[in-house]
Amino acid sequence: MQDRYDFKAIEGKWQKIWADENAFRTTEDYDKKKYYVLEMFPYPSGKLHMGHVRNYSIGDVIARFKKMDGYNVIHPMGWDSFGLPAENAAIKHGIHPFVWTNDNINDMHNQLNSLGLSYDWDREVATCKPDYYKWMQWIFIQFYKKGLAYKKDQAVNWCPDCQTVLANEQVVDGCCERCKTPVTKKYLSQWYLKITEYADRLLNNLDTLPGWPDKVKTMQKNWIGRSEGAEVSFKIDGTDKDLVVYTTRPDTLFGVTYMVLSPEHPYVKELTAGTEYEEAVNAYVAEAARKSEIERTSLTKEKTGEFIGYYCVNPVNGKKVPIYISDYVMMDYGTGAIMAVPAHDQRDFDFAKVFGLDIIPVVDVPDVDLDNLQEAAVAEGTMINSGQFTGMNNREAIKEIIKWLEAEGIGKKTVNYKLRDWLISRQRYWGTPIPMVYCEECGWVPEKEENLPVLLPTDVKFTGKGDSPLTTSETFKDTVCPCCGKPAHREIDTMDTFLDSSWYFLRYCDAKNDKLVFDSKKVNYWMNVDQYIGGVEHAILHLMYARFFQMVMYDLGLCEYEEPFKNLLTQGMVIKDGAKMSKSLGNVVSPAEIQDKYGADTARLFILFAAPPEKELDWSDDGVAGSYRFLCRVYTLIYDYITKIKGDTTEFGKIEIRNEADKKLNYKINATVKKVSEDVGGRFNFNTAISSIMELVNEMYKYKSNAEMNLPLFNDAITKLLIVLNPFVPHITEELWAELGHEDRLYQVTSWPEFDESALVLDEVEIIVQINGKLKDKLVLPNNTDKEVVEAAAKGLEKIKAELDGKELVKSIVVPNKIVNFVVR
RNA sequence: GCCGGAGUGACGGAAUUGGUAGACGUAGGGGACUUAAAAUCCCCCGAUAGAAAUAUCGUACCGGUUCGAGUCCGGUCUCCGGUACCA
Repeated sequence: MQDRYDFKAIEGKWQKIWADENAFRTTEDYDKKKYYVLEMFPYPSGKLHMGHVRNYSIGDVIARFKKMDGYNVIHPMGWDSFGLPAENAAIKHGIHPFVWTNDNINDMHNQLNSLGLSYDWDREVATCKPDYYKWMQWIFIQFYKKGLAYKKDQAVNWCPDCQTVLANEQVVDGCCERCKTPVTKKYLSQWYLKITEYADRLLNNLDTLPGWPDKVKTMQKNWIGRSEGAEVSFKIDGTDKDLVVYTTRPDTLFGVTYMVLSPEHPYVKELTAGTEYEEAVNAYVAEAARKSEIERTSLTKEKTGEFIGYYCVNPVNGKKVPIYISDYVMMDYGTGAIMAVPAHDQRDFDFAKVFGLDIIPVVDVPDVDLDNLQEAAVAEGTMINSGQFTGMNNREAIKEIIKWLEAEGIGKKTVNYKLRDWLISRQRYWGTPIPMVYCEECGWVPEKEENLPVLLPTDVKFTGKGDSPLTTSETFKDTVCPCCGKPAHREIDTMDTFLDSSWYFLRYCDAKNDKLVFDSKKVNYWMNVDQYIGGVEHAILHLMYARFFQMVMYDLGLCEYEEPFKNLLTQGMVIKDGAKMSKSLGNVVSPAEIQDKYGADTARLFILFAAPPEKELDWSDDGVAGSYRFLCRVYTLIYDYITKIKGDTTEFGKIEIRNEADKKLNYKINATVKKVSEDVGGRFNFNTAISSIMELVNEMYKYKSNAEMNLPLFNDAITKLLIVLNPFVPHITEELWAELGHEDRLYQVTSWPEFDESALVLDEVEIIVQINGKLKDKLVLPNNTDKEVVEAAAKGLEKIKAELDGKELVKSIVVPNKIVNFVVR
């Protein structure tokens, strides 16, 4: 046996053995309890960073622990391999995206293996491969058949410099992520998925997910943005048109002093065409369209607008109020038009101040001077100036006014969401082709399922300019209509890559199936994901899309769970010197560099030890060295045991506790097993689990040098130490396990140690003695000593005697085995 | 602005139901071993006063509940994250 910890040799040796033995392959065993551990699969950029290492180390500890704890564990890995970087590499360097991506996948696969992660590689998927995107297309067609996919014209994010549509996630603070140009809007015909139809379910089901962080649930709740209110119809004076507005404050209907349309509202053109207002209004509309997203949504900006020459009639009091257009009203929320109540809405108040419009209070809010409003009064209050509703509490009035509107047929109760339908078209090459065909006769028709996959053509030019790259293919666009057989053409946009990642966890359950998207029996066995782990940056997008997909799959009868992820752990960022690791800051520490210097086990151990998983992790080079030192200590301890203590012993016999030192060590062994079981199995506090193992090792060193060796006991300590340490640092523990002469592999051990509760019962306990809640002295007494005896013993202490002398003892509190508190005056 | 979360030694962090604040690790100090250094091992390490025993203070700040508060309640400040003209 090597006398020093040669991590390079050890890690290389075991990685090869695990690969040769296909050590982490799992199969369905329908009688066995399963556990699904999933880490968010990476985009194959080519290089693993510390965030990945953290993510996968957390998952690996859980997977290895659950396996040892007797579960049938599925722990898969794959590649979210469609996306922009591959295409940019093609534009820049002329490498085909497929080649670039494949090389990266191979590199990263090796990097993952070099960390000793326990993946079942037989289940590997790559979203850019036809055997995956074939089923992506199949799913899209199911959505289409269910009426959940549709095409429509709408304004989308457009980067004028890159000449392309951008995904929402590529718009950062209103600017293009690549070239920093402010993003504008452009009208394009695009495919959408009807996620809004699932808004209520997506919202309500959040309550069925106690294993999700509240933070993420709140973020989704806000994103869905449900609000209750009413639609109210206003007659436009001198026309036969009605203007419908949405409001959450129907109680303020009597305070309406003007109306506002969004500049994009269809009525704007219709009403102003040929009037004296047309020119000014058109100029305003053009200006609004020209404005970037940041300019338009800037809060500090003064309100602007134009009168369009028409008036509405307020249905509650017959009052005529002017109609304006303003860019503070958005076309894509509510009805694109509002009733303005400046007395009770700050934006309306600001607008009214600029245009000199009336401000009429209709809710008397306590402690507000209604005759001299400095800002909108938004709080609760009593209705005034509101006809039959005057005198009511305004919350009450909301319900009553809605009732009245419905009875009169001029309004109705309405629920609105901020959530929009999901725009999934991309003018990109490197994504799943949308399997739809346009026929002059039949319109949009899905490709026949037997013709799937619709393959990505290879004869495409990558320029980064102009239309979708697929238009440059000679072979792709022209086809025949799946319906009538006449010449037709294919959709040339590809799918948002977020679709690919919305169901990959289902495909893992049956990754090789070429007949079906997956076998429902397998999916129903493995799903849902027991523990999902990933960065909080996916809190809304990916985690909501995946929930949406799962619900649709459920509705299609493909699986029996409505929610994909039972428990969610959002790991914190890895930072250094107070900032996120980034090239521009020059504070990047590469995993390869650490693995080279200290090994994968050290990297894993440090990253799990330095902070609890959901917190930010502050990278410290000294801290890494400390973790390495600990592993050297473990190695040396067991090396000494094997070479100097154990000798040729193979049968250890029954453990007998002979003395205090034995008892202390036995206590520590059991306390450590208990602590690690709870911290890893329950609350995922790996940092405290590791610290307790460090304490055990410290204790074992002390025992080894000071106590008379009890070989069976010490052997028990060694065995359990290796088992509880294994999920964190699999290589060194596997090596030492083999050196100890075990025939089986440590990764095959499926009996997590039990702890002996009786070993944790101490003969004597330390009891704290307080005067008025302040620690004064300590007392050592037999376990479970009677209250009276404890109190008497405490009173007998010299210090306590002195403290009590001459004072009145008001009360004594005795908490068995813990504390005595004397209250004195 | 609104919605979350967090403030504990020099630093990362412990303290799981209200019961010894600072486990474990890092940095620092001292010692052993060594010709020396590294490595390793041992001891000390919240602040103030004191030679020490010890005393007082101490978990962002102010107040409250309690025999007892890092932990519970009310208020304030700071930092971080999300979101934002959503009617």
